[in-house]
Amino acid sequence: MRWSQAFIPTLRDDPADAEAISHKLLVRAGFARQLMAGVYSLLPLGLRSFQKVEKIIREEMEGLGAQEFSLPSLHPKDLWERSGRWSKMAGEMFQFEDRRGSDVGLGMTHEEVFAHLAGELRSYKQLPQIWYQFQTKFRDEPRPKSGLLRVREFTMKDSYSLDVDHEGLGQSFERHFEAYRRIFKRLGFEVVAVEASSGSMGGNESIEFMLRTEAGEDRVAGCGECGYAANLEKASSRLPEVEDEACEATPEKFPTPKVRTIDDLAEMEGGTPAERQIKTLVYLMDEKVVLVLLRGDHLIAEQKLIDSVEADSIRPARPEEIQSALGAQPGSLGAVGVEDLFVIADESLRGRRGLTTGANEDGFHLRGVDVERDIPVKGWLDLREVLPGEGCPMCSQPLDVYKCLEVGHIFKLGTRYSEAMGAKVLDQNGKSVPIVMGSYGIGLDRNLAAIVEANHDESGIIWPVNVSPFEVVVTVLKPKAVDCLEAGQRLYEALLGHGIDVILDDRDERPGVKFKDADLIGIPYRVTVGPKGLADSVVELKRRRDGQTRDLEIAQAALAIAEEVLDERH
RNA sequence: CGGGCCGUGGCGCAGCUUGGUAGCGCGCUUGACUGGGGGUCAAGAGGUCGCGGGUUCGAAUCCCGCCGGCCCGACCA
Repeated sequence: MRWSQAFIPTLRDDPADAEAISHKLLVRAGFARQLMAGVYSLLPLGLRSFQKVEKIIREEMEGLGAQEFSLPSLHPKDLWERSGRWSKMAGEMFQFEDRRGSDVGLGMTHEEVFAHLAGELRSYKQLPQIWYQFQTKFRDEPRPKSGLLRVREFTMKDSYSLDVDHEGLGQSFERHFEAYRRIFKRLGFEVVAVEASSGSMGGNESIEFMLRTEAGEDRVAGCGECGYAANLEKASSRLPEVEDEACEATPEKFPTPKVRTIDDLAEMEGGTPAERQIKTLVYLMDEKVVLVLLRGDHLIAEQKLIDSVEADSIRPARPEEIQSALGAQPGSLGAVGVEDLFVIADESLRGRRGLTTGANEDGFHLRGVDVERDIPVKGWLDLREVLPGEGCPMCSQPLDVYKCLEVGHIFKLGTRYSEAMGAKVLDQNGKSVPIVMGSYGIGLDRNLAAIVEANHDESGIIWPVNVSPFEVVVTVLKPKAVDCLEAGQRLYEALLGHGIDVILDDRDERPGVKFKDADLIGIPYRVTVGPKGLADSVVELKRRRDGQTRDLEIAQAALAIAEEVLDERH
């Protein structure tokens, strides 16, 4: 490729509406352009890197013996109704009617369609299978953001394992786990594998692969000691034992005018510290009012609540709903003596006494509450969000909490989809059993951006050789001088001959412009061909990563460069 | 969905308070000088000021409505 003929629209300034580093750099360096919120066009450079990401993932999937498919984006409602996800996903799925009035949706994931195809499997002898595809997914995200990190239309590699039993699933899952580790390593960044919530995918076990970065939207609790790591949506921790003193036989009501929050009550004269208060949250689960109790200084991890109760819809109650259920406003809510509502409490409240909580009467609280004695708790669950410094659930050492970007997610699905779609095989005993499935996803666009998040400096992107749009740029400093241009062209062609992805910067620009562009785009190796070097029959090789430079005899340059580049491909 | 900010040549911005010929930097075109880290000079091209309505002799500017984008939160494989 000759730069003078290429469409590489680099920009001097950061785009005004970009916040994330990968967003700024991918736009500035001419890899991507925004079309609308959460929808991006990939430009030629972007596509080149994208295809290299795709190639790496494909190689690893083929290494698992997986078979590539291509499934449609347009799905019939019927299929999604069978899994129960048509209405469950209604908020996030693009759903509309075709001209005949039939409901169709754009696929946001493909469990349904793959399970439907798996219905043609007849015997355990055909298993295990791993099926995969690269496919455009559509998700009507409530808030797309951060450039390519969170978008509404994107390409995902999704794969699905089909096994006759859970033991087989365990092996398929493990093999995917290892393949994913190799993929991220080849893409050029380190990941942490963390326990995660399975969310609307279902199943009982899932692992997210996380890149540690401030640009991420997830938070992970991790233990530096034993390696435990879990998404805050799932993480648990150990708390120090709390010794409560014995309290009166019955709670005592006392006036708390102007107290609206936990902090207010902690600070008021004769108040109670937050860890001795009970926080009462009101939720509607399938439109039934449920009280959720936590320690005053704890936050709810809503996903943990969603994951641990059987309900299709869960949402916080509105003020008027709270008023009519409890007769008081937030600030004075409590569960003491509440017999007609379902009450769930966080484990950390078990056995606690002498606590303070709202009296369900505006401006009044109760003190001397013994949770198990005074509150009809119907379910004890782990619901609180882990805070930094709390004890690791495995080894009790203090936990760290840090931000992460989810770059891959693998799920043990079980038989949810196969049962819904009727995907069954006969096992060794001639008995019909549902296929046990796993599903495994990597978003390519997001990973492209993740590479940039993990590999850049103040001058621009620093692509790992594996995923760089070009591996080498031959920068001709004085293309108007015939000897310079010809020397550059010969080197360029020699590198092509060695199978190197090389671009010839033959533009009639000043050197600084070309150097800045090469750095911004992040091409790993730059060879400078200029009059000064040519006078001594040398060219200069510069490595983007560390700025290291060395002169090479022009006659040996192509081979030396090719060897170095090839050595870094993996 | 709540809160905040913002839409003016390709990019980044000023102008709006107080209505009166649409401006700056970068980029782009042509030419000259230049040439090892975004150079200089000269001459140019390029704008329905997001859209619609209203007020006014006159609207980028004031008013109303809508659309779009970004950020925070809610939400989210």
